Amino acid sequence: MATIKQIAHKAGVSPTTVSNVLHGNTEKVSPSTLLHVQEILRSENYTPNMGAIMLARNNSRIIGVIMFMEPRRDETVLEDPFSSTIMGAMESEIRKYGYFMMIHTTSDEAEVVRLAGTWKLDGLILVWVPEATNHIIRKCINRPVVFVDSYFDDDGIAYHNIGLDDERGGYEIARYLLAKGHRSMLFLANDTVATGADRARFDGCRRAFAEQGITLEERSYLPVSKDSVERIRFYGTIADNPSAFGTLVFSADYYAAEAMLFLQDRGIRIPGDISITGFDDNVFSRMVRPGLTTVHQDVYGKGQAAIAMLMKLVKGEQVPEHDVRLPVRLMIRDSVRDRTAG
Amino acid sequence: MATIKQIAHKAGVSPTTVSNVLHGNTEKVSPSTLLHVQEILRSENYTPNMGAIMLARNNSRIIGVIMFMEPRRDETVLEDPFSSTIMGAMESEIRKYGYFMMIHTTSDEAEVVRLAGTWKLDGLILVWVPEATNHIIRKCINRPVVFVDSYFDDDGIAYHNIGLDDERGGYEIARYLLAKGHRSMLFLANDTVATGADRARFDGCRRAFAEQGITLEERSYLPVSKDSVERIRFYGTIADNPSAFGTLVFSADYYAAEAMLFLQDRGIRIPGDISITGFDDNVFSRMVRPGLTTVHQDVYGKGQAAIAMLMKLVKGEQVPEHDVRLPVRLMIRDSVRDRTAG
DNA sequence: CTGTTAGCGCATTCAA
DNA sequence: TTGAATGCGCTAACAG
Repeated sequence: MATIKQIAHKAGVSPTTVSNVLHGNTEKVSPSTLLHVQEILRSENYTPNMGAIMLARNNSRIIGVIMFMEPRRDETVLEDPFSSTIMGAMESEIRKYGYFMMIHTTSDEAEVVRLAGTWKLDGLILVWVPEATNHIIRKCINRPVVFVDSYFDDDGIAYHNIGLDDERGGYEIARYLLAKGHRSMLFLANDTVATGADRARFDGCRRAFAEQGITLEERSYLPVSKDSVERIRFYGTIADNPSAFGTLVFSADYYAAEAMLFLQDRGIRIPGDISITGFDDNVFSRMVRPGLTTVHQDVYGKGQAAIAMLMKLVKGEQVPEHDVRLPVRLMIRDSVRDRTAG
Repeated sequence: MATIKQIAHKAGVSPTTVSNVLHGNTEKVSPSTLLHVQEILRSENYTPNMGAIMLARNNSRIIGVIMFMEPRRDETVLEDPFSSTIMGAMESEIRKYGYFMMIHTTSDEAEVVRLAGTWKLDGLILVWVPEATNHIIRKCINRPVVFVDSYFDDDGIAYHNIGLDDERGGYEIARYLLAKGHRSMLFLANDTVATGADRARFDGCRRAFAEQGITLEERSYLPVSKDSVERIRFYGTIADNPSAFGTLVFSADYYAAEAMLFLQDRGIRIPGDISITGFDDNVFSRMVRPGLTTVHQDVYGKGQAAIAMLMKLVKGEQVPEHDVRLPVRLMIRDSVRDRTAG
């Protein structure tokens, strides 16, 4: 672990000169010393000490990526390709920019604030922030923050957020259902409370139904349990009386696929007896038969967009776009019955 | 951002005393000052500066988690629940131990060495290290390293590795096939080169077949392409002549499920026309019909075990177990035809 | 173009 | 039981 001082000594120059070489301040160094120092740097295998840099510069080149989710071991979250895809995208982008990625899972905003201070984080990505906590976080962290898939109270503060056109997604899927002659639906939500993305998607469904003069009641919003046993029990009640529930509009492909398999195993035909749709267009929607009609989102692109926006902020650039909503695309497969035919 | 000096000033004591309070050196501080300093610490919202700590102590409380994989965007890798599950497990464990997790993807050993030095990493987790590079890494990093799912040349050096009893997995699945009257198989490998986990699994199959007096030739080992188009083309050749390939023993549930769906879409019955097995027992093996017979591994437990071992090493404890092989378990579902019946 | 120097915040040794 | 002093490696302002 050679230090700048040692390099300077070996090269017969001052630490400042070495530092200038290191930082590409070539106009401050004569070509000959530049080459000489670079040579020593290489031969001595100089490695910067980030502790010292952090102390001297009061930043770290670390991007903190905070996932707001239940701290408990949750199979459905861990097996969801969303997290691995967006993490992979972010890691790759952060690395390209020459930064480092620190990952942390929490649901405690104070912890986030502490983390940012302790590590002098250059920027933060906050994924799935509950509405209630985002003020405090934003107020206490004087570093660039980009939210991902987070929704906010309208308090006039402009948050940088990379989200999805959830409302549009709900609208598209509902309009498709209506076009296929469906007149009632049950929205199976990921979140217990009707807020954020789920709320927007449901609102989109409502809008489409309203356009046809149909009112979608609030009780058509039903959260799916995080507990697989409870979930299976619920699918059971559907299996017992498939026609009572209307079309099943899931807010996640994972649950849609799970339900589809359960119902099929119980002898119920999809879409003959009941129609099902998903949301995400991930691997699960392609791994069931019939293929799941769903709403596509580009998760990898979402990760890239979040880091790109954060990097602009880190570099002090102005970023006028605040709440970016990535587009959705209806993916029509075969899980919805055409009720208009015949 | 209150510093120790400021706290000391406010409390009317010296920085040393504050430091002692911070580190729980209570025997060196009188009860009254202890309480007093703690009070100030709280009210001033003291946050340690990791840069300073790194500089002073020459370590960082950061665990570096390095994934050795292709730097390119690879759908099959990103959508594989393995990475998200093991990451989730590790993040959770690292956090419990009071450490921080830095994630990095690379296939360049020098980069790993640099990272360890630059960040004074307290320990490293190296996932999927290719055989060729592990010497250099081990030699150049004088910090605890735990490998995950890595295989080594037998050079007498004892590496700390958390792996899987891959050989046993291959053996179990092959023995099951033999018991069901199967007499030939094709091993569909994840890696292009027959090494590491794939090699061990294939060797396990070989052993089971050898026990029945059947020799499994090297050409029964066939790597599956990472390119989905090529993969589909390959599945096509199977569909054209299903009986020519024998039983399909995949080294990953993902590919097994993908192949199963493709073949079924082409009208081939599983397991009637062709039998298929997987490896991992992840969500995909449960999301296909018939359910995929496969080999179970506890990925979450693997992550936990890796961090537990690393933490022992970080704390200077001796860890006699070196190459830990987590157990496998045969998961019998319905993708293998019983050829003994009738 | 090059060198000197003063911190950054903390741990730690030694002195009181 | 408490305090003063030193140094970790680097940056940046300043002096030459």
